[in-house]
Amino acid sequence: MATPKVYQHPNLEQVSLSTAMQALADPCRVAIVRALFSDQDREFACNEIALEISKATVSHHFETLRDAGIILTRVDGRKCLSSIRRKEFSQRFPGLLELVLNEKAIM
Amino acid sequence: MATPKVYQHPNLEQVSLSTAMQALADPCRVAIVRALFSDQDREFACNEIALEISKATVSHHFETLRDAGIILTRVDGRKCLSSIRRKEFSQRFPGLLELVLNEKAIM
DNA sequence: ATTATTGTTCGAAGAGGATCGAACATAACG
DNA sequence: CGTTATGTTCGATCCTCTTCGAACAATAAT
Repeated sequence: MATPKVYQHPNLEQVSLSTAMQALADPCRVAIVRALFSDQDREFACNEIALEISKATVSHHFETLRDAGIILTRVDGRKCLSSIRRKEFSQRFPGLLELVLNEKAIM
Repeated sequence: MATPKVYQHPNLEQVSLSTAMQALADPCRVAIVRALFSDQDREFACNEIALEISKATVSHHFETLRDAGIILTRVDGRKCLSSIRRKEFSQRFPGLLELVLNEKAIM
């Protein structure tokens, strides 16, 4: 690539509820969301979140969360840092994030 | 069958959030939920809800909604009548049903 | 420059889910 | 009893999603 990677983020109004719910219906992605939410003032690199899956799969899950408007990712050197779009997402789908975070059993 | 069909309904506490969300992530099932919700005092037979899918598929969707604790089904003659378990479901997953019902675009 | 770090992309394998037609079961109605 | 109405179950097909290893790209560190 001559041009550096740029992450695209959807406008929350363009995200459908089913897209959001499908994104939050996977245990790995819920784990990611929980991790990001545990320290909302911090940005996390992909490999900072302990998951027992390959990095290819991690990359895929981050992309899914990004496309669902749940996380925001920016490039920082050779890392890519992600954080939750909490305010925007909660405004678009009130209570959804809370339902996921309050759920005790992680399936 | 010698014994008549009996529908099993889960205790809402046993239903996981992901089960509920997956059940509500299908456009056909959302259409069913909307129809049932439009007249909560009434019970609907499967074929009363206009859907452009075969009855085999309709039966499958009702089963999925039942297993997710969203609807209650009882036998009445040769029909089976279903209604929303609104109170229980809303208590278990506050706001989830509302999110689905308030969503304008049906995907 | 070479190497290590961090992610992405590609192709393939596997699981799960939506869908259907056909056959079956049950109940109601003559 | 034979027929009609209403769903269920079975088997098959199709499609999407998850997952992985391998190859690649970009940057940082040595």
